[in-house]
Amino acid sequence: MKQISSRFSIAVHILSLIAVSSKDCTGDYIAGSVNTNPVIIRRIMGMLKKAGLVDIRPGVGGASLLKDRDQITLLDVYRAVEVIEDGQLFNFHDEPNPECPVGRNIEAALRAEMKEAQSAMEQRLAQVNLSQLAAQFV
Amino acid sequence: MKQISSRFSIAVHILSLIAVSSKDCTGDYIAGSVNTNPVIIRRIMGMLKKAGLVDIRPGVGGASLLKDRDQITLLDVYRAVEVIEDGQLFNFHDEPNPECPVGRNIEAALRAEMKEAQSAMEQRLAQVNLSQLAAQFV
DNA sequence: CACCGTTGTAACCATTGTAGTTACTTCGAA
DNA sequence: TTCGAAGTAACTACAATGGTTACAACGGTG
Repeated sequence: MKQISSRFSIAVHILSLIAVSSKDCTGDYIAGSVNTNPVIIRRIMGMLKKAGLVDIRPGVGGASLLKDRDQITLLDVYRAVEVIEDGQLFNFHDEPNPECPVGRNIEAALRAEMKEAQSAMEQRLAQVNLSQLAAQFV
Repeated sequence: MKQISSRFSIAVHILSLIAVSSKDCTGDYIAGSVNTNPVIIRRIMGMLKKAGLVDIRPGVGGASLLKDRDQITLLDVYRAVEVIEDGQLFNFHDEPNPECPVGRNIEAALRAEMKEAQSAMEQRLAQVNLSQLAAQFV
């Protein structure tokens, strides 16, 4: 199956680095810790910036958190990098046959359940913030 | 973002059809209700068969449930068609730098949270069975 | 001002998962 | 034996992903 993109884990890695590190976190430095290409880091940091989670200093370099460590949850990070409409984690097949009672009615029923399941996952992500996560490895 | 495959919604559609319908459900008939190619249906039904959810009669045609309607949950269906290892809904980026304290320790901490989030979603799916779903459109 | 490291992007590529299609074989009852 | 159905292999088109190169824009420092 297609997994949820590693953008999420990389984003959490980036934010953890910024939160923990005292030195200036440049894209290249972060790329070294994540072990990937600096452009990947810049792309993801751009998303985090757009989401209002970090401030990035162009030219001089370096980034800092715009919220307190315990005000940034994994759900915030997830939402910042997994650009996903509304409640669309699950894909629903297109246009079931309206002539069939099942085809006509299953979409509403199943979509509701999908939304609940997605919500359950997201609420679990919302329970953990950067502080709690960082506490496990400082 | 890449969504969870429509195999899941199609599989639920298929099972609902079999559960509700009195007539023989052939692949072509189901394909008509789902509104897709019969081969897609056969592929997914093969997964459902392998998971022990349905019995398919080759040659003569038609399928039937191998469990009671209220013994088949959405999680069972999900597991049958989303061939996903263990608890790997989330992808974790490869080999963070072990030289860095964050890179060295974030994987275990984050993987644990990912697993919890995935589990929360799956437990929600486990709460709904085919009977409950079908009750919404019979 | 010129330099230089950093950020911000655009463009491109290889890989992979998905959905669909055609074509063919195998099955099993009439 | 026939015929409709299941089972599958092979192929295509498309999109997301992760990575790479290249280059422009930024902003302190000498």
